[in-house]
Amino acid sequence: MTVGRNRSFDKDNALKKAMLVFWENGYPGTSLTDLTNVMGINKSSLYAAFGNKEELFNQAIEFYLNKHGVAHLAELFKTEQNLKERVRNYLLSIANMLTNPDLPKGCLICNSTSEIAGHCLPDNSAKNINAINQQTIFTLTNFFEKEQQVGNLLEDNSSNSIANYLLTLQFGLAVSARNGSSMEDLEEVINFSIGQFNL
Amino acid sequence: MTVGRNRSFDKDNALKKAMLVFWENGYPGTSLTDLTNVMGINKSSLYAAFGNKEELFNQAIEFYLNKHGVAHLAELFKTEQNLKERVRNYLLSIANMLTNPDLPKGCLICNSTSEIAGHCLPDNSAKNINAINQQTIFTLTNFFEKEQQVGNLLEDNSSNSIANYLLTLQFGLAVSARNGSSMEDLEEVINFSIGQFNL
DNA sequence: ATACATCTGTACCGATCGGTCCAGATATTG
DNA sequence: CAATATCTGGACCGATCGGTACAGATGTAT
Repeated sequence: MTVGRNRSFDKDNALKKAMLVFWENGYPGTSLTDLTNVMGINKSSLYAAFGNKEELFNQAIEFYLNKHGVAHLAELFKTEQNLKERVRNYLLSIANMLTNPDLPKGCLICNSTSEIAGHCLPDNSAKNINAINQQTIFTLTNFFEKEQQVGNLLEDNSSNSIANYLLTLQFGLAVSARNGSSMEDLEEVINFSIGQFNL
Repeated sequence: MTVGRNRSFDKDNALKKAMLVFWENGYPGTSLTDLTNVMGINKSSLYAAFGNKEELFNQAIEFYLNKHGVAHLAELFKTEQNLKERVRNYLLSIANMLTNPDLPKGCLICNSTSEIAGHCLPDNSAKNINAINQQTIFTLTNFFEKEQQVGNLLEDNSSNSIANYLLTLQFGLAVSARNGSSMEDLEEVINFSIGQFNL
């Protein structure tokens, strides 16, 4: 153990609180005062622990991904169900998160994607967000390619097209949730979308 | 004509410029300095002509709707084509706007919808945006109800579900464009979506 | 020509922005 | 204990925020 006083606040919990504010208000809409208020620490502690606003934001994005982003993918790999059902459950899992009453509405990545253009986000953060979206496309494309090889997907479907379609739908669901749509509303949209799926 | 000096700048053109900045940078990401710089006028003139930042934003939204928002709906009423083709053209018209190289990427209404939560947008502006989205749902629902009455739509389709689905898709396309998708990318997504449509 | 309304640029307002600095409190190690 | 490393709160920084006040230029109608 190193010599000296230990940090007296829970860094992970403070990061979570910061993530929630960014999620709710966006990057330019969140001030350091907002952050220190909700994190329950002062500016000096914030800078010592997290660097600056930009680095804190990047860490908040990372936290969001791990806590609220990657889990939904598991639904795609529950091979005891057919592909259509797995895709539906994947989207339903996302929709549940988007409308969770204990969390801000919508999706932090989607909100941040809208903020990329112009000079709203720091360059590094913008690149970070772009890379995350690209990674999602990559993962989904790979997934559907393998499903196609196993014969779960009609030959005339392009894996990449489906992946792009799904990410677009996710974005749309996120903004709809932001606009006040309930879980039931989103479920209806998902069922309509999946019902038409020709997998 | 009233007595006194006339306005020496083109108010409509200045409003257009303001709209473009809000579109690009969002409400909290746009400062009065950004606005006066691009509008080519000083603060006094801005306040005299448009009120304040919030009122200017509301007028910019109005301008955007008239100039870039309502035209797409016309595609739905070109009755010489079948319903599926009209819906496709409606979405393609939107996608063209979302990726127009002469305009900011994405959609001002969609961006603003993401900014509603939290205290990012003034209350009046937020209500305004919500009302616009509701109006879109209303228009689309009415449209599909009439198409259903004419027999262009299967009975088991809910007009409201399709309307909600389409708005969600529009949001998704807008964020995708913001994320750097090209017209070709969006066209692929639209074709995938429409191709599965069971109208 | 005169009166007047509106425009224009600038200086200025208090508040807040992100960020830094430092003195002192606090806790840990040896 | 003493030495040390880190935390804590508050004061402070220059810059910018949205917004206002005002003096003077400009142009219109009579």
